[in-house]
Amino acid sequence: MHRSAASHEFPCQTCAVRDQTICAVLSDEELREVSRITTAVDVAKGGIVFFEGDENTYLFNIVSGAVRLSKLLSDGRRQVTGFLFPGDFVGLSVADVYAYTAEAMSDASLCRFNRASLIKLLDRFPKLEHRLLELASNELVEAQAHLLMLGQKHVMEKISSTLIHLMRRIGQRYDDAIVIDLPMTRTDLAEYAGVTTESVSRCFTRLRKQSVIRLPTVWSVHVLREDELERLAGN
Amino acid sequence: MHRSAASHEFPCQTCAVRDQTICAVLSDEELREVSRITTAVDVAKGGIVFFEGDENTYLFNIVSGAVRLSKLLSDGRRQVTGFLFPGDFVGLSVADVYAYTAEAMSDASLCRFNRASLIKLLDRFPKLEHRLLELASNELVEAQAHLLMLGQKHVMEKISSTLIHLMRRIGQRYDDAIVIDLPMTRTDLAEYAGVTTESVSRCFTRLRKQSVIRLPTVWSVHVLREDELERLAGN
DNA sequence: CGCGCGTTTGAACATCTTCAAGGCTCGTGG
DNA sequence: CCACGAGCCTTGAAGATGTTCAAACGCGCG
Repeated sequence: MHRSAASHEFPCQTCAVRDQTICAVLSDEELREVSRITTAVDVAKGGIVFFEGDENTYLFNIVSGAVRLSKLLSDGRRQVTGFLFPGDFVGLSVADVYAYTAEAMSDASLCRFNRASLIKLLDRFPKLEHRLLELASNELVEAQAHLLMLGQKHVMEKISSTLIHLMRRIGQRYDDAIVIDLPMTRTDLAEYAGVTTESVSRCFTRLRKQSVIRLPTVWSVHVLREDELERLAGN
Repeated sequence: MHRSAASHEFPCQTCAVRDQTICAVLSDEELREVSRITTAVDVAKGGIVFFEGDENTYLFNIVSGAVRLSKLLSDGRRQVTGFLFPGDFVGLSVADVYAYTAEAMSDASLCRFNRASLIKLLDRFPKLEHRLLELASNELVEAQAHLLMLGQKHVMEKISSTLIHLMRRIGQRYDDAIVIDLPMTRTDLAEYAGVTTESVSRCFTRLRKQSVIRLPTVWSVHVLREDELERLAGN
């Protein structure tokens, strides 16, 4: 887990997500170089990381906190395309503008990469480009599962699927339940699942009454029957 | 457009999509090497290229014809995640199984790459890996637009968006209209847009009655008023 | 020419949304 | 420390959009 400072100190050495995301494939020596093009950035809850359409000058690693990705329609309808957590990487694009908006759902600390500099580094570190391709491929697989959910599933299946997704990513296993601490509102969940907030609420209530989940507080979901949730998710 | 055989002949030289897809970034010399790991494959209309869950041993370039990508739910509901046309590349995945099924909507000829061999080539041709990342990024942007459509748009907006998408990809501009020759059924379109075939039909009829499109045959859409279609698509 | 598949159209129906109101929670300020 | 207010969540009832079910049509192919 922890690495002792070999020679000179550099910021990435103490990074909490050092062994995840794109940096995982780099040696200490290489990481030292990458650290030169990064800046630590803090974003307060509700703050904007970048807007859809903004010039793509930075890429980000989530170090702590949670980030919401979304796309807007002109009349205000919003689709949340993804929830990001520590270790996730965001901003990858071949176009020179961001294709979606990124906002902090909780206070978050990010590691900001200069895009032009990172692209230059790719020539010298093919491993890094390989890693980016890996990440993009994984995102693609996730996006396709999301498409299936949005296009074909019923409300209850959507909410169950969404809970399973969050459970896998940020759920903490306890004796009797898997605990999900939600950093997002019901509206965020609704916009991720392509339903209304009221529908999210009603599904949560139904799941609670069926003892599939517990809701100690509004921001905490305890999954009691994973198998049943899985069944309700369709697939 | 055409290249004369410089020295020894090799299959890729006469490839119709030589200047597109992943091969576009390769020199003649490099292309010659790549050609060693490829095989020409023909798939008849309705035939399977690969199944979701199959071991991912090949990647494909569409040379001619049209291919449908889709994911299935256990009860048979299907989400079409994409339509592929000449020049498109398919099969990219970091996992060792395909995440979706690929089927030919018309007689198609494909260029098949051995995955393991291609991955080996990436080390020697970083340009190729860069190109793959570029393709994956573009697919990601497309997927996100698709998510927005499936999650937030109304039926008419979905169908209009789908038509615009097809128009941009395979539409042919004439004096008075942009002609789309549809290789897919109404069901395919429905499963792409996350609606029923009946809804597709009703939207087509409404668009026709409003003179936004013409339907000379069931398989041909003439877009008469691009701006109006754009407006109906939402965004 | 006739059969079959895919498409179109209509009418009934269901799911999910919309609209409305009330409640809970948390943060703020007295 | 408690009271108050704003924002978010929940719940109910009415309503609308899109689906389901059913039937007829039309085009292409044998």
